[in-house]
Amino acid sequence: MSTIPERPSLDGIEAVWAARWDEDGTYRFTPSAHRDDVFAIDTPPPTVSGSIHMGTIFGYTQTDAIARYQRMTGKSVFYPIGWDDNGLATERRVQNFYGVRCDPTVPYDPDFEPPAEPPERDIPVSRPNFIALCERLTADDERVFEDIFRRLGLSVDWTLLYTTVGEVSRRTSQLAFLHNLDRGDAYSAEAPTMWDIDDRTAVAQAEMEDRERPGAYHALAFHRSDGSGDVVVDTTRPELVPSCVALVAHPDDERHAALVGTTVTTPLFGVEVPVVAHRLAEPDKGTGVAMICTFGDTTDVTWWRELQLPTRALIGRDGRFARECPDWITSDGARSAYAAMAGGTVKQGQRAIVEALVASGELLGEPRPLTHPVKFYERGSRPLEIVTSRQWYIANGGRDQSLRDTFVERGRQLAWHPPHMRHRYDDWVGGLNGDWLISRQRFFGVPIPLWYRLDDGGEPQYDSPLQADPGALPIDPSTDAPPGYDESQRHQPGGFVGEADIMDTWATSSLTPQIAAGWTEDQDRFATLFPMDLRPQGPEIIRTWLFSTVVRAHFEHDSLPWAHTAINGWILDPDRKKMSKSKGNVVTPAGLFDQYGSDAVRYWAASGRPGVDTAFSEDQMKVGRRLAIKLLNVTKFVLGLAGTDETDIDDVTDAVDLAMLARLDEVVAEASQAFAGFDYARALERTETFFWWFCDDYVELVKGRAYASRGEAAAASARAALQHALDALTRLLAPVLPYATEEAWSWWHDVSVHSSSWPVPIGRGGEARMLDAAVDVLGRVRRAKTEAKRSQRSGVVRLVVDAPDELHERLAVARDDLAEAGSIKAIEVRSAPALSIEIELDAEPAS
RNA sequence: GGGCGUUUAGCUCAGUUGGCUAGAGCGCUUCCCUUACAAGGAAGAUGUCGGGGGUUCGAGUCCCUCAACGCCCA
Repeated sequence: MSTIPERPSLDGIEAVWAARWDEDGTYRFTPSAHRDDVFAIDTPPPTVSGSIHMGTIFGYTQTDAIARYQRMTGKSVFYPIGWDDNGLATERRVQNFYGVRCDPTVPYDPDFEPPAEPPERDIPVSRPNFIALCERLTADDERVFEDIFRRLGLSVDWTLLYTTVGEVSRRTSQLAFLHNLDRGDAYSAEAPTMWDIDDRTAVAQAEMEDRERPGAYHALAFHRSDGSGDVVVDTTRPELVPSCVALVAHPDDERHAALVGTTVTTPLFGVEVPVVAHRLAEPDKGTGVAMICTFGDTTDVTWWRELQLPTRALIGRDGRFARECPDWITSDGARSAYAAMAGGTVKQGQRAIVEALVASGELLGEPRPLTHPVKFYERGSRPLEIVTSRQWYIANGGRDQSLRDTFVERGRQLAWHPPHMRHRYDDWVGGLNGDWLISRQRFFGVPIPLWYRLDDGGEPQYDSPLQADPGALPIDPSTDAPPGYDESQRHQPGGFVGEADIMDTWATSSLTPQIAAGWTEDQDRFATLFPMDLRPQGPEIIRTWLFSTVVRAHFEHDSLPWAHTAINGWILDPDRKKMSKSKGNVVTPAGLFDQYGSDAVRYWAASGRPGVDTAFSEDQMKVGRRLAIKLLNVTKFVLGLAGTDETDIDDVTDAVDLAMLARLDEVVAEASQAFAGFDYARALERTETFFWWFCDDYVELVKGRAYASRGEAAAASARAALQHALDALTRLLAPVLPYATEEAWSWWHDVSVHSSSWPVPIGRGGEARMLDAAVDVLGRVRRAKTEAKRSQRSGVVRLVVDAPDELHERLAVARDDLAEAGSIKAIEVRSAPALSIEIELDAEPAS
């Protein structure tokens, strides 16, 4: 117990209590034998990218409030924290921060040290050097994040810390993948894939987004093979003419019916291609005839697959046209046309081909500008290309209707908070158009734990990969040899080659419940934690993180990974725009903590209702700060009267006090119900409203009596009621204001408020509405004094209350308290249909 | 083009099964150094509850429709 300060203050309390909680292990998970006694949270591991976003503060605070409530109800709360350091986001940051780029052909340099300032041109470094830099920078970033999260007062158990590239994560990720492979959920295939030409990696459907981009329709003349004229095709990508494999029209489009089944030759290149019909051709787009190329967009892939067209791909992994002229281009003129674009970028190719088409007269009219949606990698800066490559996939229902139905059903079994967020899941699962691509041609991530046999000719045998020994995980196939082989056989005919790809971040973070709960480390513990209770997260990653976690748990455990998911809203800036780094309207939390205090920032976050977009509001933080200060002050006041020893609730006998306690019971019940349903905002609002009523009205009403103006028994009733209410209010506010409540609580308790029990209604039988009339009258008296420009302390000679008869008894009960609170010498109550007062103030005191 | 959400005071938002004379906080205005609190307290003004139609004794609340904004998907 600490002493009550002369002037209560929030200053400096964060450092004190954060250190104490850590020392005392206040939030340490205590394993429980029974699953029912545990509340397990699958905390989102934030991407540690250097700076922390207010949206993170917002969502994590909301989850923390729920965790604190659950802990106070007696649950053993499993609240881990992880850092998502794995993946391309980290690679990008390392490249920019140090001015390096990973080049696996560069030999390892054990003494490599990046320059102090990033150089103008990126330094190529070996893969091990690059990974070492990734580890170094993420370690720094993680310290910054930890400081902020600790200051925010998250009640996570820091001993449960994991990282998505750490050993446990790698073991979990690799083991789950091998199980997927054994069951047939995972497979590799050589197929056209969305490809980012800057990052040089395949990307998944969930990571793509459409962006409106300017383009232009080019009208190209294809020539009928029978010499009967031209077919005009509008295309935005004329540079793909050398990759053209067919023209396509809609089967119901009568304008082109005669054309289907014939062949045409392509402009410039003179390659003969068929004209085919397919339902995806859009009659009202351009001339209604489209060029099918391998591959310009995802529709091309569909046509290519369904119509079994040949492959004439020319754009390589670097986004450039093949240097060699392909063999399907044969004539000398055609070959020299191709030579003008060979080795060029897509833009250069387009320029070259348009020039040639103008010269040949096969470009009809001027290009017509338009804007149209183009597919981008969500972190990318140039449009995605489609490149054929061997990749690993995990089935997700995108190619299997019954599996898709299974996942929709899983979504129904999950309790969504708020419920309408489920639609986003349903829409996503319903719109999948392929399996989940998990391999990435990158460097910093969990390696795919496989090798391939090399045949006598040195060719890899992809159909029968060599699997790692599950007991040896995690492994790195680029440095470890497969079971039954030794390192000398690497790259040798008859030997093996390691899988070079790593898994995408989501392929590991889809296993956070398994990673955090110790699936590979401690089966008993895992059994008491899984499936978890709650997955809190943002709405934008329902299609990635939430869905992929459901997929992995379904395959591995035939269950949902958690019973509930709570989806938080966006943070909007004051102009109601979504706050995001790309918009440059981001505010960082550290300054806000300094200015308003952590509790105030938390108050703002907890005021945002579940799933509702919320404006960033410093005003709201000021309100939270005021609430926190008020709690300190009223605690000082109540303890000054009632003492720090526990009072006897049986001393509460006055009907005024019992009425307040009855109202408190209602609030406790409402707040509990709201918290149990994950609605921290409603719980806060109800508690706060009562708290201010308690301070402004009840305390003012009973203050005089509590000072023993009317004897010890009357005072004891008020003091016990004040202390009991303060006790409950402090606990009700603890989930949102952990610092202020702990500070105030510490003045009269030895044990943390966060280890204390959640309040329950005490049922002393008071009448909750009893005080309304007296408080109403008190308000009218205050108004009269204010209007007379008198101090609230000024006296009242006589007060006449006109009130309906049914209020008379209630007013009588509170009469003496009212008289003291208003410094009223005489109160008279008369019958009237509605409440009103007549008031006679003391004569102006001589000044 | 489809889906979801939002629309209540100048601003940010409550308003749970239809019963409201529509609330809170911020901001604004006035007053008060009152021994818990001046990083405070007391009080005041402000609304065709997005538009239109319907159900009902009664609609901010239910139904239909339109509009604006946001997000997701195509």
